[in-house]
Amino acid sequence: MDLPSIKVACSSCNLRELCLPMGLKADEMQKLDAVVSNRRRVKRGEALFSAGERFSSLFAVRSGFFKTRITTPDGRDQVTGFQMTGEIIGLDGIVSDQHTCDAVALEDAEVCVMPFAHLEELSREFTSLQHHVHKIMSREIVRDQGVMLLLGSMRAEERLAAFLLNLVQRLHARGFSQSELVLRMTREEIGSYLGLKLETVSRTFSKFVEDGVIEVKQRYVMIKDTEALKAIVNPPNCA
Amino acid sequence: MDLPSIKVACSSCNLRELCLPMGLKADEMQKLDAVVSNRRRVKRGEALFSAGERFSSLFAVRSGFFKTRITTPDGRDQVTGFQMTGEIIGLDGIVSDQHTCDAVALEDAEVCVMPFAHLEELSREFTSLQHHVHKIMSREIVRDQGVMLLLGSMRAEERLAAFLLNLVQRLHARGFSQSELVLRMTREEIGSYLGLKLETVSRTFSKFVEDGVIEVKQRYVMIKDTEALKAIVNPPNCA
DNA sequence: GAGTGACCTTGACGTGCGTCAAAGAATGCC
DNA sequence: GGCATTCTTTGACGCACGTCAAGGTCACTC
Repeated sequence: MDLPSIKVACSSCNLRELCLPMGLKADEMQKLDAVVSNRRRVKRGEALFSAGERFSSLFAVRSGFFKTRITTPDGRDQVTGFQMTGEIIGLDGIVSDQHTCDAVALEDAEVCVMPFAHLEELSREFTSLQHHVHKIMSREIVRDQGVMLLLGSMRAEERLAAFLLNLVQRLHARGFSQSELVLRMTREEIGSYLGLKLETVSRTFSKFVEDGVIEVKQRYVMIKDTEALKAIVNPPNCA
Repeated sequence: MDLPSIKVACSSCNLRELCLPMGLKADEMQKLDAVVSNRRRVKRGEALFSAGERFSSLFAVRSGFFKTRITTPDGRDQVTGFQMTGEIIGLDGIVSDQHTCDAVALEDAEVCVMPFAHLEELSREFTSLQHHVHKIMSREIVRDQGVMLLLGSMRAEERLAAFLLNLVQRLHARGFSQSELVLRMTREEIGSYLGLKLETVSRTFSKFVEDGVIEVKQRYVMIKDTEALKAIVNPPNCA
């Protein structure tokens, strides 16, 4: 569902310090308003785009929560990331002009549509925008390599602890609590992201509760001992 | 060791169809020659750059073979990729102006140094170069997500089969055999990349040899049955 | 050509996580 | 409000891969 009628403006968006326009000057931001052509609503469970579809735009999450996932021919799939407000989705599509993953809304969401050709044009004009686009792509590369580390060399408890710390840190940057969060994804989706089965995710949550590190009530999680979680991710004894 | 004296020119480089200048017009390529300021030799075992060092340039592998790896405070490390001729190293450094991984030469190597500020400048001039830089970064993102799939949901045999197929495919694109290769990395490095221990890598090689899928003599590998390897990666029965 | 060190292979055994199964809790639908 | 569906938890058990250990091969050095 497209919403071309809604007036869209980065320059007056309360997410501008998190999102693409981060660090742009006022006049540059106004030019960016022209790139962000419109918004699009995506209902919970619906795909913003799917693998194989033609790539034309990047999307900035304005509200809601997404997962991206890739699927193999034989039906296995892997969640490659969770995206929240202000984060950019669709970078995977640039290389081959078509998307290689699915982006699915985990709750009703709204995104700003940024036609990539337009963005490239404008970033030839503004050094600052150009540089920012490069940084966003580089950040994604660094993030992905962090996930490789997690998947390649951490045990279940370490993975889940790192996941929770990452989520809460990103939420905190958006003005939410440092110690409480509501998961927008199922245990199975967490497991897919972390390379674990849902039962292992569930058991590991239970283990953390037993140890008094967190409290869990379904999707609600309260972190009671952040330092303990950090210690689980980075065992302090082997330094 | 810098080699400013060597005359460097993308426009006369025999790798230009694999490397950054891919798809540029002749006059554009000549301008790119000015960006590729010089070359640098890296001896086997030495680092091209290390995590924490200031980022200033991307590097194109001209000869030799690299691995990139990240290291945690507690000493674990994860190989995040292997780079061969024509591939670009250093994209991780853009986001925070410093490198987040180490790039180590697995054999004596030579790279073209491309100061990133210069590259950004030129890609404001040429749409084609700009777009190509975006594609290179996007390709890295897609590659990383493929590794996530591998690490998150494949078993040891599937991982190693996928790894071998990927290597041989990239080598083939560089004019080498589709069925023979010489590994430039140890079993341990393969294991780190694939999220396995070196013994498991060794055992899995042995298994493939028993099954008649490959022949192995130390670092030399001959693929006797490519289809079998593909079938291992994508089990055909669950389609 | 003997010695040294890095790398690789193989075996025996242990364990962390997957698999299978069942039941409980929450949510949505009519 | 009751039923269906989806999600979660927990237990019992099995297996793929990790761990530990010993020995083999190769390349380099003196």
